[in-house]
Amino acid sequence: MMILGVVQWMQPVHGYDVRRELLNWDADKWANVKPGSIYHALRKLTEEELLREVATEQVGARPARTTYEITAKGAEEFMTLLRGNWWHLSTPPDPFMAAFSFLPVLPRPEASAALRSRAAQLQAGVERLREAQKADWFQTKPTFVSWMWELTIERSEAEIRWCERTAARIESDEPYLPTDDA
Amino acid sequence: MMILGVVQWMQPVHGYDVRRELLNWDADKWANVKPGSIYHALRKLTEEELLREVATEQVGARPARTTYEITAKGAEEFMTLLRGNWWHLSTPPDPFMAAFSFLPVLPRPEASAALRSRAAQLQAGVERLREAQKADWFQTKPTFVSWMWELTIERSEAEIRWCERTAARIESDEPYLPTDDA
DNA sequence: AGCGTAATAGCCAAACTTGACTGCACGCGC
DNA sequence: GCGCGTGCAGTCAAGTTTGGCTATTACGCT
Repeated sequence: MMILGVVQWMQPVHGYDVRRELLNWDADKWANVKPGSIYHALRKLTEEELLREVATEQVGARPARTTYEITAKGAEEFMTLLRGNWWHLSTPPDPFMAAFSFLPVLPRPEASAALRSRAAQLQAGVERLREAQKADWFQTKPTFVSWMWELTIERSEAEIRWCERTAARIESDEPYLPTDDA
Repeated sequence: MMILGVVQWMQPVHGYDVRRELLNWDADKWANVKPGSIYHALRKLTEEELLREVATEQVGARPARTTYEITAKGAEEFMTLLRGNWWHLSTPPDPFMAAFSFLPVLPRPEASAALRSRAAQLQAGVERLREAQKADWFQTKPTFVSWMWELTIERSEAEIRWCERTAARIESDEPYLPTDDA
């Protein structure tokens, strides 16, 4: 629940602002914060007294929007959460690993083709990021965003190499099971 | 729902077997299949007619165990799911990315220390895997398990390099915001 | 023989996420 | 002057995941 972080960073804010900011960061892709979750989270955090409602204003006949700010307890909790994720490494679930563990179920040609396709997709992602880093609008963004992207790029590149190598192994009919020629 | 896969691979099985096998693969760490999910999933899949109950036997006064096997429809669905995860790459949520995006909130010394610690933890993980690959019991396992671990290792190594580099940047007081010395 | 601990087998209520949906206002082309 | 698409602001029900709980048996150690 790093929604706390955004609230702290932009307070006071209302739900829609948080949503826009997070979508702007593509946070729906790499954090588990899709638009639907936000309002629920805000209410739950308020209940836990980590946030506090500040006001409820109305513009025209549109839905009222409630603005929130963080409480002292919330700031503390946020720091704890944040430190937790900085210091402890966690292994997020990776559907591809899951799929790969069933390798023998697929015909070899399909498996290697899929790996090469995966490599290509990763490559495309890398190039998009590289492009974006050069773009004008990017220069106004904090520098460390660039550092973040570098991590993504380097992880991807490692994976691309692995994909190619593994595809080659599959194509060359390396056996899946150990040949016990003892 | 790659529980289908395990059931197909070991049928007929009962819930506890699936659980043991998955824990054996450390699947609770990289797939979203923790023990509690299994029985619920089995029932749900049975309801959808992707699985079929085979028998319910009882040993002593212990809880009865129900064994399942996969149906034709289930096998088909499994293939679809499997292909989906082989061909489409997905970006699983990464709590570290989330945490890193709040970099400026932490004091610089702590941030760089955390990064170095992270690198060390990754390194330890890599060494454990390397060790395991050499162990005796490992030689009986399918070869492609080794390939899977290589992916983990290479991803980790890329990340280690990034951690060190980024830690150095933070220590050398590189600014977080663009200095517009235009 | 006695006792603590681990393994067996499974259930459940609560929490979390999510995609889809609602209704209003505003600017724009025709 | 009139539809109409788009942005705003948020709700909701439904589906998933999960941590923790129960109760019995087997086993190792003293």
